[in-house]
Amino acid sequence: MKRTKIKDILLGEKANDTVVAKGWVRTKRGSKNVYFIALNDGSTIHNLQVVADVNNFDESLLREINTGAALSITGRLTESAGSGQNIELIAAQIELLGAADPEQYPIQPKKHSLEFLRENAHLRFRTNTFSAIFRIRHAMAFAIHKYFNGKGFNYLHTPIITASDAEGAGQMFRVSTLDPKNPPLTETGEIDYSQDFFGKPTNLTVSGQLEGELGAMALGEIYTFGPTFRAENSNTARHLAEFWMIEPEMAFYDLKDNMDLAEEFLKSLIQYALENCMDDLQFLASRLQQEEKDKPADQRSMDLIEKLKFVLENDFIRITYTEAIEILKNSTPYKKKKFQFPVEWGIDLQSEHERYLVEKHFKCPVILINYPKEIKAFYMKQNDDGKTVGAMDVLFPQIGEIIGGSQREENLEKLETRMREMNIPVEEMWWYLDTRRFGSVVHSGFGLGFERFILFVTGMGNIRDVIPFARTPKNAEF
RNA sequence: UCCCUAGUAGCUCAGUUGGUUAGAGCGGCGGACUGUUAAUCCGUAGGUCGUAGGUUCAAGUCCUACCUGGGGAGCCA
Repeated sequence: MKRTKIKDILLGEKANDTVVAKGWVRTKRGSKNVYFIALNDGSTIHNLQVVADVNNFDESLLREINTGAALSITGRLTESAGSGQNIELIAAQIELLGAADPEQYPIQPKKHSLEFLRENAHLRFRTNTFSAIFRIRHAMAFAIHKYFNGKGFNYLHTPIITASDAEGAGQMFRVSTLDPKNPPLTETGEIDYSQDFFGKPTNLTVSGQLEGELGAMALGEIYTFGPTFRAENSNTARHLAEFWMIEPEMAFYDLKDNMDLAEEFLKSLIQYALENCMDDLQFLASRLQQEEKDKPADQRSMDLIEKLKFVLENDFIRITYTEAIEILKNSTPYKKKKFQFPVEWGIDLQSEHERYLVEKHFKCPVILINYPKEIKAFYMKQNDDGKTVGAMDVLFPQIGEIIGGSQREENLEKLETRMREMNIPVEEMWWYLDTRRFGSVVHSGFGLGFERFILFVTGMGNIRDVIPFARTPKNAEF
């Protein structure tokens, strides 16, 4: 007989049917006459209550039904005699698919710390919290493709291995097949990369943007969605060495079009989550509430689902960098010298400044545009004022920068000049510059940190908890 | 990488100004009881106190280094 997923069983349409359910035991409550088994198969946050009459089963089998064990249960669905669930499965046959020694199985039917579960990342999928997170993560990945596909964007697979070190987005991981103990050397004693696999030094990508632009300049609109690698020694709850990034790149889009897309895109994802992940969101929301109930009322954050609806229903605030500096200079913390870092036109905004704008001043997602050119990348559109570039950062409460993007400089001369000023090797970038040489057009794009977005949707606080197996400095377990 | 902080039983933590045989709750195991809801009740086992040095008559407790986790900062998505 074919297995029925617990999600489908709980819909309640199969009352009185005989079904086969397979899954893992969450808890078991036993007594002399009857056992109650909470069975979960990952298809939903909810468990199926299995009722087993002790007299119908071998004692040795019942002893093996422990938290973590895998079971296949055949039985009849009935209306539940107890409260707490509508439907339950009266077991006729129980097959032990895989035992789990209760003395050794680390996941107990109790609340574990996120730190402990992080160290048991291979088993944390079996908890309510993490199964909810990763179902939502999947839904968001799917919604991203759905959104872009619906708008006629092409999913472009930009390379993971790149020989370009000019992206300027941080330290890179080397990729090499040379013998690290005994690499071939040139006459001058340098490592001879001409003998390496690609005949030159190569790295893992820090961004698919430059290649993405090449695609956009023919296909019109593209997006990438793939792994990204940064070898920065970043030890924060917002950084990973290996993370997933979504990078749309659009021909004929100016900065305003870019902002409109970013806002519509984020809102469409949130809407998809609200429409398709309500069970999991509700679980995470109540979990957050539990966690925060000890905090003083003014420090508690907004209910997760309220927060998502708020972002969905309100326009993002759009201001220029220059306006942001003005607001900060007129702010109470500035006047009371509460900011640790100076506020001056030309400096990059610090976390404390971004948080003030988003969490205190506007209490809303904010899009900051037109940053000083000195603090932004070479490829950004140079504005007519000669001082700023058409950059765009989307700032979210708690998370900070969730999107970084810009209109791109399409003028060959201006771009080359800027590259020389910033010591970017112009000759090596001939392929990038060819797009400006031949049929150059206004275009724009941005990068969305997938995990940072998942942090926001799930309400989690640490980025290591929204990726299955986190890669961070000194940690590549699993 | 910098600042702060923590590392004691499988998990979450307590351990007083350094002073005999290191405690609790949960989980495990044994039993009792019950259409139960992370059940309840009784009993029981379980710890080279992160690692390596040092101070001291005496170190879980003090000092140093290192490792790992957490909070904050920088870099950024």
